[in-house]
Amino acid sequence: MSSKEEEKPGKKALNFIEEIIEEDLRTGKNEGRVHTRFPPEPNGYLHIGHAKSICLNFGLAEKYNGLCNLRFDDTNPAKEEVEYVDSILEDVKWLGFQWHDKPYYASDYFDQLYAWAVKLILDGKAYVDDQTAEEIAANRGTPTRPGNESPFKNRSVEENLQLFEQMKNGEYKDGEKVLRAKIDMSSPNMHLRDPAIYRIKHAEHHRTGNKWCIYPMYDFAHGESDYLEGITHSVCTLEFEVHRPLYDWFISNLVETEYRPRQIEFARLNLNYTVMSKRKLLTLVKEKYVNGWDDPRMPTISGLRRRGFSPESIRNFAEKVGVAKRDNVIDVGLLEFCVREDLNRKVPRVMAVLDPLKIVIINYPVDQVEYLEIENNPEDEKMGKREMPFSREIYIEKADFMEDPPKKYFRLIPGGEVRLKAGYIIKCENIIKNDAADVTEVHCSYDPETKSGSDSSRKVKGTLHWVSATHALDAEVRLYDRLFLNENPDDVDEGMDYKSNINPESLRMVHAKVEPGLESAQVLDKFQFQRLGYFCVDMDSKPGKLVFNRTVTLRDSWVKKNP
RNA sequence: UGACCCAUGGUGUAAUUGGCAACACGCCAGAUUUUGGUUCUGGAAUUCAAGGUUCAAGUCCUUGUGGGUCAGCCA
Repeated sequence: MSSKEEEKPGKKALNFIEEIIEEDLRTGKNEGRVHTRFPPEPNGYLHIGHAKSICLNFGLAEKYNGLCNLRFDDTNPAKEEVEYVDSILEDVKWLGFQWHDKPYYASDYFDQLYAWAVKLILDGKAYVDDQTAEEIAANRGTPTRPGNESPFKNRSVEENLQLFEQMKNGEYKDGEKVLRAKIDMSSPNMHLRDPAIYRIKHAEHHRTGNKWCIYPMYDFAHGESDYLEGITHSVCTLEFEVHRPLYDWFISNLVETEYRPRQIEFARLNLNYTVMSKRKLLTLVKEKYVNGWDDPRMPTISGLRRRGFSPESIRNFAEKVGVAKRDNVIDVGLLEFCVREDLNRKVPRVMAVLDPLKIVIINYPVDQVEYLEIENNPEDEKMGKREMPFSREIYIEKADFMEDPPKKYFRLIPGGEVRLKAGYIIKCENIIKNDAADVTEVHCSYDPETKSGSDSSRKVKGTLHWVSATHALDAEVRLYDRLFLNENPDDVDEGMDYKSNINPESLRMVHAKVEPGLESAQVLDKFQFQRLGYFCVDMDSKPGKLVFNRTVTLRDSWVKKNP
């Protein structure tokens, strides 16, 4: 080992947010407190991109002995539902994070926010505008041209106060009036051109019911909520970078303390072969391209959970993708690597045949059954052993027999030998075909001297998985593939959209034969189907009617070379 | 002809803050293997461009180029 390596014992590089935090800690900012928050809007299910943000925010709090709030950003009753609140709570918990205290809600601050809006009016920093949404948009100008002042900008404080009160009391219809901050219509930053802070919405809110018919806008609610909760580092995605001056403006004009939460932006996660926007995911659900938010093909946390991903694998993935400010597209291969890595050492191996071909062992006694001992996980001796019934008729994969094999194919071929995992070496003696010349059965002989564990010196190149035909259980297995054909689902021809890129074969169902020990498998139990991949018991599974989802295949250097 | 942000192997992220460009995934080759898995060994592949400062630039300066965000009464 070089001296250089000894100097830095495994010290991991900091990401830019950790650097900011450590600098704040060094200078004694916020009395050394670190308090983050994860602020989802309950208008959809959480996805893997949110998982990155959850891991970041909760991880930062953990690392610096701080706190992390879970706060629902529920300021738009038109889009928000308790179903989403419940799923978010469940997903964050499942990922393994503990929020500080209790779930927080921006809606808990509606009274305070209203009072602050009144304060802005009193200070001459906000006004009620009667213009329509279209007029306001037209007068906002463009990024390269300044906007025009609203004709209502110079109303008196008294009039504004009265109008705002009337808005609150329900005297106007949706869109009739809006409260705007008085900032700068010619600012090069569009967000500073008198942004709306309160709008009228006669809608029932999932928590405040019909108490309010006016609701604060995101910009007015978010930073203030951070302030009220004592957040020190308010981490959000890049598109809010332009909002930061407004975030700071509100707090500066509302309170006089020295304490200020600081907004920091990072690049959101993008994954290839999938979509991540809530709007698109909602469409896939609503238009039935998938079977719900938790469809195992969805990049949602609930979808990944049902697919068989472990929380650890997702947290590890979030760690591996890193945190920075440049746009990125992560290869799903990395996500797949993370599950395999985790499941490889944790889950038991089991035998399942997805596409059965019957093998008759012609020199094996007709009614004999013997129980073969097999390890549950070669990576972990502590996981023990189990017994599997072996008999005269067994199933192997159709793909494990070829009459006319390519070079380097070392599975079963006419006259050839293979080992049955944990069992005997068998030799192909005879092939049975139907009228269509399909192979329907293969007759083999076995060598009783080669039982697994005996010190037979015979070696064969191939080892196959198998199940005893009379003992095997039937199971439905759902084989998933990527939801989209194109690496970038939005890469489409004129007039088409991402839906035209959906992979028609993203779900394939097969009837499999699995080893009898699987009878008692419970929903969400995970296994490695020997030589095939990792599988998970689906929630549709019932005693007597097993259903498995394929989480991911094993790496396969054979198909890679022989596509 | 605006403001702001970003640019390092195929992908993502580092580089002790001006000192030998590395880590992970992927890819290729080999070894091991009763999973064509796992594990192990080796290999190919990187600083957007041009100038400047400096003994020394991925890092600092200038000018370009390319990409992204912003014109909801969404978040």
